[in-house]
Amino acid sequence: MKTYSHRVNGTAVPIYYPESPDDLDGFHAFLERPGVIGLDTETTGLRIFSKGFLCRLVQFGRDNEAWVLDAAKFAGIIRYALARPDFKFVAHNAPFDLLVLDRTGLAELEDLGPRVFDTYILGHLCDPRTEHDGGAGLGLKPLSTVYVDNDAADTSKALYEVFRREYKANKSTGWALIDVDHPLYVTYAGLDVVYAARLLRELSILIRTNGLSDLAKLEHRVQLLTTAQQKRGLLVDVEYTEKLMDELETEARDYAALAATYGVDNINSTKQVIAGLEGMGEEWAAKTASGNPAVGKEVLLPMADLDAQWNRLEVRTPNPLADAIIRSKRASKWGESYVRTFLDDRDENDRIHPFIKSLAARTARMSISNPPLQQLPSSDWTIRRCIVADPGQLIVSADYSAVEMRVLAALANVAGLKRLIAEGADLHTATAILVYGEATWNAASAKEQKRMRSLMKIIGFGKVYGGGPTGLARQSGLPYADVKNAADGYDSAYPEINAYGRQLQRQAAYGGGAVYTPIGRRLPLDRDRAYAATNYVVQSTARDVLAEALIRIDDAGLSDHVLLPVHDELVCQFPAADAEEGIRQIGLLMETTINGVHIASEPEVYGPTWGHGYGAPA
DNA sequence: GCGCACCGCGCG
DNA sequence: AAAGCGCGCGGTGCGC
Repeated sequence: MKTYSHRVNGTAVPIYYPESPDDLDGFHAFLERPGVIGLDTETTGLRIFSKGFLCRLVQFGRDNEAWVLDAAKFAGIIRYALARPDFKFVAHNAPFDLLVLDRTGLAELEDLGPRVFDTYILGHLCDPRTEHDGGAGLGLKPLSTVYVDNDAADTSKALYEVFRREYKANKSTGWALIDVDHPLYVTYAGLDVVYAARLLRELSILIRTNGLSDLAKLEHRVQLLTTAQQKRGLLVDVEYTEKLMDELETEARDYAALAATYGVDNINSTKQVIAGLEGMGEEWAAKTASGNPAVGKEVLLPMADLDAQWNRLEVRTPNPLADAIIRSKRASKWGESYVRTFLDDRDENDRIHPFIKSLAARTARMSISNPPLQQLPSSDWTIRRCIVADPGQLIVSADYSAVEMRVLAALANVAGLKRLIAEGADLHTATAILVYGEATWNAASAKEQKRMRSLMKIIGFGKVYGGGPTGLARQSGLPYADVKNAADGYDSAYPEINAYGRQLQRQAAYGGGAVYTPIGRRLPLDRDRAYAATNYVVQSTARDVLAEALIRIDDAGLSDHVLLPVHDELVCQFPAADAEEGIRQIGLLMETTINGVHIASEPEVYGPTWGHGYGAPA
């Protein structure tokens, strides 16, 4: 047995590293003590489902003691401890450890998952902001610093230094290379479970006293459902994906070469792009947030004449450099951010297992990474076509119809909107008629009607996002006067929306700078962006609508069909013969009513691939 | 070599 | 009166 020690908030905590079975007596005694046990794993890396992935250490800890077990040497006792139905555990970012333990055969997700608390969830409920956004932070280290020990060790940073110095490795390769009994590795591995155990104690008090216990329970259940989705993963059509990767690489290379003939050797260098375009006599006013000339697509697209800028005054010849930059950047973005990761991240069965954070954004929205499946291009089917249903099944999907507008109507109690929703009207068209008057609408040409509807849609988005006429005009490219006029009409038709925003800001002013959502979630506002209150509450409530739908779907026994949440949509799969009925059922389970407003959903059978929902040829 | 800010761009 | 919101990721450029 090796024994190390580290101070936690003033007291020395022993960290035990047993070397032979004889060393485990103390561990058995440790296990049998009452209370929740801190749990953590150290692994060869972050890609749980890649070839050669191993769990190296499994750590157990309480407030004043940690046990760090070599996962290979002590697999038997680890399995025993994790399978004991009367034991409860606490981990930070539990999905990672649950999937590690499940993948390596040390525990089963379905058995262990319901017995694990996650301090990440509790921390998020207490303050959903990262340190960067002025919050307590959401990592183990920042949370421990705030709630456990002002001098909490940054265990991973210190280890990166050891990786470099002693192993000539970096932060990603070091985890597999460091000796499994390296004293700092073992000490810091043990420290993390002590922090987790103490964090649970401290955060539980805050959760209870702030009335967040039910919400915490719900979030743990939702997290378990998304972790099961991550375990299931999605099947990649490797043959198609490899071919697409080739094509995108070629396209990116060819257009980059074309840009080089105009002196832009590196299309990703904003400096070079600015110099190249200015050298061709281009002039533009758009600036980035920090005041430099912007060369995003809002600048390049009009120059290249790739979009229909129908309000542009001057007729001009397309700029071939701008065109080449756009095309090369797009091909490399699609290739490197999406298609490449499908190939790189897949397991031995050609499945990808994206990391689904069920409680991610400061509004509680979910996020998906590695690969970022919530962000695949939707204008075009080619990327989504890489993802296919399991053999004999079809990809199906149900999404909420204008969920944020409906949530806004419900929360702000907007009489006009509520009436239109109840009537099943097309919201933007009906709003246009309301704002411009029936006579004007009827006298208008089809083109004018389309323009009025589109204005109402833009203003609606502005209401949900908190945008004013200036920004909306800039973003949409429409004349300010038209947008301002439309916004004024909108405000007269639906005065409750602005009143609701003012009410939220008053609440925040007297409520510690935070607003509260109907589910009881606390959303801190930035002092200088109080206008975001409406968006936060609406976005967050729409997220909770989806989260609660996942639970109803699970209660109905249909969870195994859910592949992914995409903010207002659930991507699922069903055996071909049941697809239509299956997604109809899920769509019905998704539907709910808030304050008399029906939150409707639309089911759709896509086909054998995800791309079939976006126009992929049958 | 690494961390970080920034830019740009994909989604809802 | 005016203010769009939330993510993840690849890339550059810079400081350490």
